[in-house]
Amino acid sequence: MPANTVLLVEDETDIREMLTFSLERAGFDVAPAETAERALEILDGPPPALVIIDWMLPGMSGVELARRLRRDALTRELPLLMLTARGEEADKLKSFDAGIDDYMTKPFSPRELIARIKALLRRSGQPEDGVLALGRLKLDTRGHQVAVDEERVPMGPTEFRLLELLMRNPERAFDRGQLLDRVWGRNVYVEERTVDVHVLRLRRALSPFGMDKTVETVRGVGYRLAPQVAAG
Amino acid sequence: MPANTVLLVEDETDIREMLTFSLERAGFDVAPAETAERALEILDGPPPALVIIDWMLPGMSGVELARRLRRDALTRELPLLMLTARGEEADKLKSFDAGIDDYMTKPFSPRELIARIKALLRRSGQPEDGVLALGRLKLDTRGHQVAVDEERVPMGPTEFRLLELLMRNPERAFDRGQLLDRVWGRNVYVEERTVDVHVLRLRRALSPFGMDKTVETVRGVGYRLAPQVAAG
DNA sequence: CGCCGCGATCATCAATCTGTCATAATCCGC
DNA sequence: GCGGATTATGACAGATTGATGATCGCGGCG
Repeated sequence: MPANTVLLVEDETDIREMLTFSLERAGFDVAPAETAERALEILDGPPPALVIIDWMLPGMSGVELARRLRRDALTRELPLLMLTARGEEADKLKSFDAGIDDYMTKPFSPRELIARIKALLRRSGQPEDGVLALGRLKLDTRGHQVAVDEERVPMGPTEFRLLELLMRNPERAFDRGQLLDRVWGRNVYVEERTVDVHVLRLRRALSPFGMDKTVETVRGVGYRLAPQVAAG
Repeated sequence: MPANTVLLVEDETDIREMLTFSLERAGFDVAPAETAERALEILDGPPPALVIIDWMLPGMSGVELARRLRRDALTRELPLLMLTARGEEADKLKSFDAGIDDYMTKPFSPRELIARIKALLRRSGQPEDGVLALGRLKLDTRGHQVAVDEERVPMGPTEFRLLELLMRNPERAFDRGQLLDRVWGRNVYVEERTVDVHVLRLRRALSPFGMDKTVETVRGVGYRLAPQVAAG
C-alpha cells in the first residue's frame, strides 16, 4: 500500500519467489498471487503501484486478467507488465491489445525487469534511441550527452531530459504542467515554477555556445524550442 | 567467459571436441555446452563473443535456442552461427528467420569455420586479431592485457572486462544495471554500488598513464568512455 | 594453517543537483 | 506610463549521487 507495492501474479513457485526476492531487494513491497482470481481479491484492497502478470496462469489466463483490469475504472490506470515465455508477434500484439504497457520474455534478468519496472513507473514515454540532431545541436540519448558543433555541453540530468523532450517535439510548445508530467513524471508533486528554474539552467548551459535563445518562452503558455533551431 | 569466448552448443561429443580443439587452436576460448538448456545457463554469466549452435539438439532445438537469444535484450546482439547437417533452402531460410547471422552445413572444414567466425566477428565490429584499440589504449582480448602506448597496464579481471565492454561500445553510456548484467552476468546479485568501486579501480589502474579521465561518470545514469578517447 | 589476491560491502566525505523563495525584469492592455 | 500578471534570476538548504578508503570473506597456495 505505500504505493510502492507490486502485485505479482505468477503461478510457478520458483519464479515467483525469485521475483519476489529481486523486487524486495529493489525496494518494492510485493503482493504475490498464484492465480488471477487471487489477484483480483488483492485488488479489492489498496491498489498497488504496478501489476506483473504471467501470461500463462491456471484458471483465468493472464491476458484475461489484464483485460479485466482495463475494464475496471479503479484499475484501468495501473501499469501492467506481462511475463511471457513465448515471443511470437501475434502474442505480443494481443498482449498490447489487452492494454499491456510492457512485457518481458523468459528467461530474463531480474535486473532488467527492475529497470523496466522503474521505467514504467516513471512513465518515460518515448523509446530510447540514437542521436537527435537539430541544427548545430546534437543530443545523444544512448551516450547521454549533448553537443553543439561536436563540442560537449555539460548539463544536469533534468536539463538533459527537458532538452530531449523539446528536441523530440520541435515546433511544439509545452505548458508547465505538460513539462512536469513528461520530464519529471506524473504523480510527482513539484511546484510549476520549478520548470522556470530548469529552463533557466538549460539556457545557461547552452549560452556559452551562443545558443541561449534555443529555448523560447511562450508567454502565458510555457516553453518551446526556437523555430529556427527546430527548422535547422 | 571473457569476451574472446565462443559458446559452442553441440550435442555430438566428437564434433564438439573437434571444434573445441580447432577453435582453441585459433586463439579462442571455448565454452562447450551439450544442450540448449546448458547454453542458457552459461549465458547467465558474462556473455561470449559469438555463439555456435548445432541445428539438431536433444530437448530444445537449435532454432528455438536461436529464437530465444534473439528475444532477450542481453543476447540479441550476439553473432550467431548455425551448424546443420541438412542443406535444404527451406531450412536455411527458417534459420535466418530465427536471426542467424551465418550457417554451415556438415561436413565442413574447421578452417572454413574459423574463417567464417572471423568474418562474423569482423562484421559485428570486433577485431579478428583480438586487439581493441582506441587512441593510445590497446586491449588484447586473447592475452587479457591492456596497454597504453605499448606499455602494460596491470589490472584485475573484473576491471579488464569492464574496460572491454566500454571499449566495444564507445560513445555509449551504461547504467549500473547494464554493467552488472554484461560484465558480471545476469542473475548475479551484486550491489549496484559495487560497480563504482570497480570503476574506481579501473581509473586507478589507468591513472599512471594519465588516462584516468578515460572512464567518465554520467551523473544520474552510470558510466561511459570519454568521447575524446572514443574518437581517437 | 596463515598469507595473498580479488571482489563485494559499508561508512563517510565530497560534489552536484533540486525544489523553493524572494526579488528584479518584462510584458501587456489601458 | 501604470498596475497586474508572468517570467527571469540569484541564493539556499536539503537531498542525491558518486568517490574513496577500510573491512570482511573466500578460495588458492605454499
